[in-house]
Amino acid sequence: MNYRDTLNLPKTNFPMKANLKEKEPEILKFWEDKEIYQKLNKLLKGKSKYILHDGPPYSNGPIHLGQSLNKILKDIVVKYKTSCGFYSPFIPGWDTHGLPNEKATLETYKINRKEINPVELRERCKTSALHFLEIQKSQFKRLGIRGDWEHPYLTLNFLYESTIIKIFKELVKEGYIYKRLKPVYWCSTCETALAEAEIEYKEKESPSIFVKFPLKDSLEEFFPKNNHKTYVLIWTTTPWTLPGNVAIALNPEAYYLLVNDGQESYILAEELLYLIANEIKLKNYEILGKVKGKDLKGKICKHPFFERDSILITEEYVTLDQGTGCVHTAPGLGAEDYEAALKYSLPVIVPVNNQGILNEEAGIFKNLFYKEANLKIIEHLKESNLLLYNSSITHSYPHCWRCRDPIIFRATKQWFVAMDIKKLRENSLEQIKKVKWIPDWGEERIYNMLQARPDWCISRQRVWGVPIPVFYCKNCGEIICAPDIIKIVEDLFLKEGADVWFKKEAKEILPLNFNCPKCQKQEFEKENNIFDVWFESGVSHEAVCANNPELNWPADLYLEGSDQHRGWFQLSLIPAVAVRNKAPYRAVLTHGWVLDEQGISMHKSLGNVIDPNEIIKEYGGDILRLFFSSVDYTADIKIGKNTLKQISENYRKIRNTFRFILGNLYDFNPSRDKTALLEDLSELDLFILQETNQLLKKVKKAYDSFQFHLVYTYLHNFCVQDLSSFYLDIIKDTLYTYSANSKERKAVQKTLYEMLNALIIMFSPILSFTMEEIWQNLPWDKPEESIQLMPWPSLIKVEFPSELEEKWDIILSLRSEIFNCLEKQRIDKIIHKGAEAEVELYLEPPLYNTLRNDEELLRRIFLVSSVSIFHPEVGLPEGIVSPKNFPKIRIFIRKTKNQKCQRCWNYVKELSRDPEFADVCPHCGNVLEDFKAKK
RNA sequence: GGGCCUUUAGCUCAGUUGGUUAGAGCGCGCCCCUGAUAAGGGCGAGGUGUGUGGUUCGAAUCCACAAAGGCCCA
Repeated sequence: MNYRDTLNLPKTNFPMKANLKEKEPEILKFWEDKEIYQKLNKLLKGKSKYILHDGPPYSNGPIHLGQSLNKILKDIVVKYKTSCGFYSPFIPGWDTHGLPNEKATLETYKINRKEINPVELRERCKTSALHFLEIQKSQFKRLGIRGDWEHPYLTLNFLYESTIIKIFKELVKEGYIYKRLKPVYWCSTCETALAEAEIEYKEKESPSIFVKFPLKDSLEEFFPKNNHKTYVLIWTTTPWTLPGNVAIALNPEAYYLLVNDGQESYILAEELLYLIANEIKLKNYEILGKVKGKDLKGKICKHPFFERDSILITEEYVTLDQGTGCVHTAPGLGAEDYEAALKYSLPVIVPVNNQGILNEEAGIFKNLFYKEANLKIIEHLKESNLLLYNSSITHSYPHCWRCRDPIIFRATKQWFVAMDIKKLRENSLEQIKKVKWIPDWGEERIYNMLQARPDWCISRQRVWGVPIPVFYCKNCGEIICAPDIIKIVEDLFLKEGADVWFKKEAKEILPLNFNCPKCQKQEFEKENNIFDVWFESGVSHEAVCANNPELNWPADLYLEGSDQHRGWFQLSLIPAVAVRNKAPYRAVLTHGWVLDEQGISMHKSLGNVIDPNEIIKEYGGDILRLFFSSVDYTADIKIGKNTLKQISENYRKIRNTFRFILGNLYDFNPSRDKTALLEDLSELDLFILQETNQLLKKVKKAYDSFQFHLVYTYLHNFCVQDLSSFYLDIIKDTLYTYSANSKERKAVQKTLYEMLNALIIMFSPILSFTMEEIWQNLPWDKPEESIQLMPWPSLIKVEFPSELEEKWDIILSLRSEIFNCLEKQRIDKIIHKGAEAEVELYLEPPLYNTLRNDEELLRRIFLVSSVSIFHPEVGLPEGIVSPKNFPKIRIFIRKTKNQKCQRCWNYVKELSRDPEFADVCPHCGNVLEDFKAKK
């Protein structure tokens, strides 16, 4: 007889090979067709909310791994919270406006932005943004991210655009908004401001001149020996900026020398003396003294060609790697110079117009293009004997991305949010403390940044965005920036969107007969600046969380990469504190960056970029999800071939564990077998269920604290150690060889059933696809059509007597020791497998008493032919060993002389007496009788 | 140059308030099984805890400095 056919071997349609590439899209379709997201929200509506507010990615290309990590972490949080019974809708969002899209659109269509109609350009930008949005949407969905993909929030939605205006209005009302000069990159050819992203560095030849600034103040206190005319020596490569000079910056801690060349004396940095002397071929000089930079602070020089002072200031940014250590400072023409001007209340002079032509501020150099001005100024300096040396230099210099011409720095009027009006900064810092930062160092990071940040420049000289709703009187230049006027724009945008600003004239937007409050005239023009995109995304908590009654303000959680401490976290906080005096989030969780296998960040130029879509194609979404769950995301994450291979192996192990459980429940009926079985559970079953309960607690705690890598570790270890190599290995015998409906087998199935229910839900926030696939392969009537609708499992209602805990600790340790001994026997070729071994244990009391009645239990657990327990007094056999850690335990192993049952493959003392089944053990004999009877 | 962070076996992670030979899992090597089978089981080898110095009777754990890497700035 072929006994194999009499066994209850596993049966399941759940395949060993995952084939996620094909399976996952089917599951996605299933979720979509069954409207699982919608059903969940319906189910949980009215329950307490948990709102994770999605930070909007920028829609200008396919997703990258960092975004995959971000959305997967969010998905894990939302799915976990949902299973815990929270109403947790997820509204994905996109940042659709902004420079990158505008720039790409201009490049793609080879558009000259001065020629194209802004409305048309905006139309094209919108098309491009929506195009990439759709690509990203499908890619995010493919990762298994659950959310309201049909109704995402877009910063170009009318309601959103209108909310941007509304918040601006509130800020104006509170007095936070002001306009002032600020240097920006400026292309005089394109006559436009440029953003950082539009700058390209190229080699350029520039003048290199050393200019003498005559000192007006005496330095006798420092250099009593000096009786020569004295100058501060500066070095510059942009002579044309000298008309903007108002100061000379020194390094406060550096030493400055007074150097005399026989006729004149110069102030210059000690460290640079040799370099300068070499450069300008200064040979016979004398050092007349030395002074610290900070001692010279406040001394006054004369401007080299204007009747104006140039004051000596000290700035940390002054370096001593080139020049003279005395830095020509023109606040209207340089960023650092400008910062210094704010600090020292220096005038900001902008002696150059849009075309790069010097204006009246440049006096005699007026009407010269700045390059010509260079020459004239050098000439003028030479004539007035203030030029010490003149040559040229080739250096890396910023150029315009479009026309390739060198750019200049030029201060233009910009709009700002004032950080120190009405204690905005102080209040923001205060609110930060009330937020839970995960990990906690996030608080310090954002605190330091916010503390040191300058006022927020919210204006951009662009088209693709939301316009700043301000008007100017054509007659007197009065700025119309009033809440009631802004409200009109707000309402208009809600109805028609921001495009209307570019379509209509000022008078069409303003109220009928609106007069300039200053001059009473009626001619106005619109502001042509738009908002910084950070201002747009910074008000998402208003536009999304506050506007949507399904959500909450503040949100429960923001979850983004750690770069957002400066970005979204901070720029959301500022408007929220300004308007509501409260942070827009209760908690902020940050994750690190995804790096390549060597720990180097991914760059196109390095060629080490890994495309998430490739990972999905090769491995599947669940592999990527599992990987991201397995790592400590608070630090940076290294990913590469090896890590992915490893996680795939671990995935397979998990999958096979489930497959085994599933396969052995093919004839289990939970509704019929549910309660009756609890009392039939063996001590082993109770033990593993107790372990499962411990696991449930640990995993829940890990999820609650967002430590998904612990969730992963606990679950994986449970599958591998507690199940695969322990419990499942032991119960195979019962499952396969006992009568299908025996209470022992049903008890084991009940145990498997309980564990499966717990495990599948614990895993489902992470392995969403695979758990759904398992759910669909359950061999009984499912309580819900999708695993995603299932609530977090409560603890399994079993009691494992606490007095057994110690005993089971010993059993487990013993098992390990016995396996060790068995291995030695196997190496010595005495046995091939444990089933051929007989184990004798010589135990001292009290252990002897604890285990003496458990020989059969131990035999099963140790997977051997027999276990016999002896008191050591009976005498110890030769060759007995004692484990290192258990000197009171002695183990003796011998090869069994028992006969192998041809059905259950156990080695038994006696085979069946039934002549029909003479080659099987008595137990199998009975099972076979039963089997026969049923047939 | 500044702020914040990371650095424990090839890989991913644990390591309670500083206290005995630093733990898992994977991978690797060897072996067993062939009724989870492109599966399953066992055993084993892997770590000068990034480095240097210090505090301490004692440090992966506290302090300082350094190196490599990351994010954000300058």
